[in-house]
Amino acid sequence: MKRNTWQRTAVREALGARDDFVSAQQLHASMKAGGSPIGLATVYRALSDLAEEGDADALRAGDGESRYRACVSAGHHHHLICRSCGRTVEIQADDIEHWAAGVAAAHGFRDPQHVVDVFGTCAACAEVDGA
Amino acid sequence: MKRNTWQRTAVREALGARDDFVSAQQLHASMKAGGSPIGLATVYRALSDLAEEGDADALRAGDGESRYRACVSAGHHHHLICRSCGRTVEIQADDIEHWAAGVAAAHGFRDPQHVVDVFGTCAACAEVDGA
DNA sequence: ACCTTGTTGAGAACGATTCCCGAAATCAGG
DNA sequence: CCTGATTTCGGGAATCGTTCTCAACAAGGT
Ligand SMILES: [Zn+2]
Ligand SMILES: [Zn+2]
Ligand SMILES: [Zn+2]
Ligand SMILES: [Zn+2]
Repeated sequence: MKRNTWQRTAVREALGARDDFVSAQQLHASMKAGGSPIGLATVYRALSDLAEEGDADALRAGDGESRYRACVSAGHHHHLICRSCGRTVEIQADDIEHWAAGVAAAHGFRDPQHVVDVFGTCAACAEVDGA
Repeated sequence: MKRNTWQRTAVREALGARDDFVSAQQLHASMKAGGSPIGLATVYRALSDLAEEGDADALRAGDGESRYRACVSAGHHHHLICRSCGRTVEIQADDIEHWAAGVAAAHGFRDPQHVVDVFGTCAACAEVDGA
């Protein structure tokens, strides 16, 4: 049975307080900085639980580090992420879902899953760079 | 200037001899097994060069390991990958390209890139599981 | 052949994540 | 409110993929 500990709640809240993707280590550091005595391993466990339950989005960045973000919209969706500041927009596109399912089916693949992420430089960051 | 060493050629050929995604370590092991004295670091370097030049596809799996595959079709494309045996189908879908570009533009994001991969269990593997 | 300079490779270093395991906490049941 | 069974915690060690270091080496131009 799954128990409710203040640690899990704390991670959930700490993650919810941010609106961009953070790594487990970053989150742990900021929680510690805020006075919480929570352990790093626990943050890892809580985050992977949240991701499994669909309450958080997981994202594997190019540097081999997993980043997490509290889910804003319910249900399946994708992300448009600023590669510079991490600002994130949630995207829902049924076309993509159908396309992915269709591609899998067309080649006889079962239980299709898909990874769809769009990266770019957001307007704010583009301005800073250009300035 | 970029030099041509037998090591780079060997990696290119070893990768081309396979038709699924392999990790740097797997490729290194199989090259060693085949009698090559090539070093692990060199395989890593060669693979990341190949990926940069667009001669190989790179893919970050869920376990945090990078896998590579010789590019069959030229130009930009995506993959449909069997999560069990690694069998891979290259996919080209202009719809997706347009959609990704459109999503980025609609939110003011510049220099869009995207990650689009579809995973599933191929017919052969589904049969084995079911049997 | 000779020199310049990019490349190699063994092992050390690194960094993110997971494992270990004794201690502490949760919660159902009494 | 106790109690006991069982889960979770957490600090540090272990793991594991990848990158770095640096002395020896080799590709190519002249
Ligand atoms: Zn930005
Ligand atoms: Zn989707
Ligand atoms: Zn398969
Ligand atoms: Zn594409």
